Amino acid sequence: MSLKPHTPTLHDVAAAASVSTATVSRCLNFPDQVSESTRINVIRIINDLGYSPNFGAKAMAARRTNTIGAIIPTMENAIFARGLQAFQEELRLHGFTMLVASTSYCPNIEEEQIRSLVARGADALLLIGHERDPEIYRFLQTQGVPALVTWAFTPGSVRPSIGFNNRAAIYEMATEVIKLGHTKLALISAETAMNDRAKARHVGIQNAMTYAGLKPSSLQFIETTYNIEDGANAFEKLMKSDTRPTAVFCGNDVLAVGALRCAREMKISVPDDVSIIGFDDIELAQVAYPALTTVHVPHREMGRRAAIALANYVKEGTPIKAVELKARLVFRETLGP
Amino acid sequence: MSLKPHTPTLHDVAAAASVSTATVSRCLNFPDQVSESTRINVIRIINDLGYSPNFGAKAMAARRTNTIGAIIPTMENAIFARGLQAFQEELRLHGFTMLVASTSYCPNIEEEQIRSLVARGADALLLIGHERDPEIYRFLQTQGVPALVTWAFTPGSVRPSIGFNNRAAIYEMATEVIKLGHTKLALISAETAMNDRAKARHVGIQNAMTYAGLKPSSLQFIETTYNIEDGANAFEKLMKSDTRPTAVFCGNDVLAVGALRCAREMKISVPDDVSIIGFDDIELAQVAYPALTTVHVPHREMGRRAAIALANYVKEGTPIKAVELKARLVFRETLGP
DNA sequence: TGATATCATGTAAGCCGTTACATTTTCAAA
DNA sequence: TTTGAAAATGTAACGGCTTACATGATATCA
Repeated sequence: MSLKPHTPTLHDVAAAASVSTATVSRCLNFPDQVSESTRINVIRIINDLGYSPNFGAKAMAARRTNTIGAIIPTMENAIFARGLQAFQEELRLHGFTMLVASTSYCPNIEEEQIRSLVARGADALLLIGHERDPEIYRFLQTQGVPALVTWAFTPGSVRPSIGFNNRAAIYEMATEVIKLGHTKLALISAETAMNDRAKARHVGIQNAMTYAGLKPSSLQFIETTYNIEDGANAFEKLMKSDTRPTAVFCGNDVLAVGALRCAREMKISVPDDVSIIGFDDIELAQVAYPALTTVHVPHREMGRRAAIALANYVKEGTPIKAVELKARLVFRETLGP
Repeated sequence: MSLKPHTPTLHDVAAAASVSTATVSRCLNFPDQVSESTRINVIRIINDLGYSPNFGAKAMAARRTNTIGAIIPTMENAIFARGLQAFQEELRLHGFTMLVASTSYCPNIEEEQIRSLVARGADALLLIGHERDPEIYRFLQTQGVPALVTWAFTPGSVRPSIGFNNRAAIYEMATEVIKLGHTKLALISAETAMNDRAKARHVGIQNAMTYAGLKPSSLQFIETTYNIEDGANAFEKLMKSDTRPTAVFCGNDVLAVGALRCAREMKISVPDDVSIIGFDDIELAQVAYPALTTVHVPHREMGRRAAIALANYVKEGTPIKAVELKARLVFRETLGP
């Protein structure tokens, strides 16, 4: 039983400084409402005592936490790292703190995390992708916690989002790939259940195929979890099938790098024997060998904009407006004719 | 401005169910102290109302948060990701929630984050490495918040730690490298100020050199921040110097991969012209081409053990005892004679 | 049947800050 | 000096929950 040594409270400080708790509170929150002499004295005592305000009490009294929660699928790789970093940095400029939680791509855990962050008093939430149990949106509604969706932009969606059009981006890429002469395509995707981004990417490729006169049903499609290892396994399966594709799209760069590793192990030359296309353009993509052709996602811009929108909404009530950012194709070395 | 719709409270639930707040509270925390009929009724109303307990209020009343904070240098790459993941999973099994914060390797931000997590009521803290302003340890002391150090193990340290001996691990690796005939060594390190791990790794290599009869002062030493780009830059500098080393140690795999990329760009063959050695053995190391020779850190084991130790300490008061884990050398393709 | 143990529930005192409002002090202008 | 506005400080209610303790209801046993 870790018997805590009595942690100093506002009261203790007030008593030691012979002022009221209100004055101490003001020293901390509105220093210029307090005379210099008192302030100096109080601050000294705060330091002496090692006082640190209790967040919970503060939140309860102030009915604000200046905290914004971000819930992302994973922290195991860098997919969301850069965007989140930018989000946090910008938030900080506006006086907010970020709280992160990850879900391992699992809707139940996501729900749990959302509830947890709301309970913790998050003033607003950043979410990835639109699709989730409507119950959750209702919950957020009754709790009065605004949520902003990123990493996706669906024109005409009810909920504001700041992101890019996954379908359009991959459509563009697929069109290029087809133009290079590829007709046997494959997609190694994340699980599409409750993942509108993965779905959109799937549809995007199929659209491009249709447009080019290819049968969309001929797209080989593998769903898997998002690890390097998974990418390698899926790729191996593809290469061993009797209808070996000549271009393999991957749901993200992590899968693509796994595929690349597998190709190396199987002595399959990339891009001579098969082309591999990633998604996200994380640092990994440049370091991979051969360097990955991929879709560049505007990570930092997305994070920054989301932070600004949320901060302004919480502080001023400025309505959040949806913003569509552009994803860009990056041609490096893994795509060939 | 966001005028919150009145969020339901315990009171509201109690009123709607015609019981006291105490009963509702018990339904949530000690279900078996309540008769089944009341419980069912109360639970139903909780759901109807979309009630969610206020974390701050709860923490304040219970004087416990079941939250453990983890403060790591960065989330931008996978260095700490796996360990943290294991930490979180294990914590969850014990009924705790993890709160993460990152510092960008900056002592000031670290201090801020520590204060923030303590204010948020973290029952305990996980920290990386020993070295920090003594003031901080004093603060944690007066706040009664236990802290466990990981990613390092310094025999005979005052503070308990669960980790591995950085110095010994790299010493072993350096010895192998020297045995292969390398005499011109270099180290691309993180900044060593306030970073005992980086320091230990530096010393470890020097020790090995001394032991092998090499002048430790001949070790070329570059300090830099921890990005792929930085690794590439440092490596380039090394290769352009007039005393080109034949083996380059890197503070971690991220730097090593940067070095690798640079070598490729400069048409320097690895390991024929120069050997590159990483540290950490994150997934990146296997994917790199050529695959990285590195020091394998027992990420998951470290995270798991730390979680168990902390959970038991908070719950039962079981004293935390230091554990030394072994780091293992992994020889892949970037080390040659 | 009365005494007693057990179970279910209620009462109300905190926990630690913030802040509207009240009160006191300070100081410049009349 | 007097006076009144502005500045500094104090008072105390409130926020949402837990929990020690008190009370009331039921079951148990002699």
